[in-house]
Amino acid sequence: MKNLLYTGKKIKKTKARTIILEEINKIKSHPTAYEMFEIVKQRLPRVSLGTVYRNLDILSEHGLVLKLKMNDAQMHYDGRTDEHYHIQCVKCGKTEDIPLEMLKDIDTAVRDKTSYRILYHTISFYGLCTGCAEEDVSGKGKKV
Amino acid sequence: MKNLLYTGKKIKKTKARTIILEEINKIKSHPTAYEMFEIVKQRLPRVSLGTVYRNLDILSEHGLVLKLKMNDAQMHYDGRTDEHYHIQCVKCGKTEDIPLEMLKDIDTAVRDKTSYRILYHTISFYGLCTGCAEEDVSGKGKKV
DNA sequence: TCATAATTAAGAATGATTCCTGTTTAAAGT
DNA sequence: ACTTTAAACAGGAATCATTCTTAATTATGA
Ligand SMILES: [Mn+2]
Ligand SMILES: [Mn+2]
Ligand SMILES: [Zn+2]
Ligand SMILES: [Zn+2]
Repeated sequence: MKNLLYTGKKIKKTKARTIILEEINKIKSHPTAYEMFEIVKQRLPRVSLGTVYRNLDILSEHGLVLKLKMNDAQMHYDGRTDEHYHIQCVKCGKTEDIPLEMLKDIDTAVRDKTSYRILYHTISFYGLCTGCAEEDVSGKGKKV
Repeated sequence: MKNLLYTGKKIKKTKARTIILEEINKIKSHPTAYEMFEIVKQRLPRVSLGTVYRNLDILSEHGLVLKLKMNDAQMHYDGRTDEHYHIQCVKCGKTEDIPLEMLKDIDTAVRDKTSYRILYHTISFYGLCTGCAEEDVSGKGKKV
């Protein structure tokens, strides 16, 4: 009963794992595995990208990190683990939390309309962040 | 003014493109590019996978097909082009339409709580289809 | 301290998608 | 119908995020 250090479930507390969890909890952004790799490298220079991928997966399986699929090529990870929704800027890719209460009733609504056993749902919003919306006005017609 | 054949926008009506659109409109499923490739090959045996990818993209840019990102590795395409939500079985990957009215009010709700210019949102449900839910009960503990 | 199962670094492999190149074709004008 | 030409095509190479393999290291619990 020594290693219930993260959750109460059996998970080894390694140097890489600890640093990854500490660092993702420091930031409010939603980094990709590669971005986490760059951050973690500063404290653990010999860490490998594979280790970052593997640990982010393990941590998300244990509910210590969320794994998000948005409309870009890479997965994003989130140290905030309570259910919440996200918005992504279609121009710069910045991903942020949405202060919208969980719509728990829609699972029930859908349950009544399908034969599926609903487990969860995701909602993602897409739009332009303030910075990108401004560029869009001033730079009309330009192709950046 | 001869080739406004699909949308009113300039798009060449080629053999591959026409068959792809016809075939995706025949089915109510949400095929991947490769699944469409297999279907199209039956009518156009020399078609290439690249052509299927390119045309599905072009058709979706023109609003004739929807391109969906669910929680599996491949993109899915949808011949039904009115906005609607989807559910995917977490076990077999089957993707189906949800008979839930569009939640247009949540875009407005989010607009008031963020600085983003909201363009659209996506909602996806995940769960077990009837077949997979049954297996889950009878085959408890088994690893298929 | 010791045994051992989990973890790691490094790099190879995978798989979906996109890109490249030389050839073919659809559409527009004659 | 004939010509022109930009768009589309097939085939295959390239890309890129992610996963896998392997031999060496390390955390844990006895
Ligand atoms: Mn978040
Ligand atoms: Mn659909
Ligand atoms: Zn932006
Ligand atoms: Zn199923």
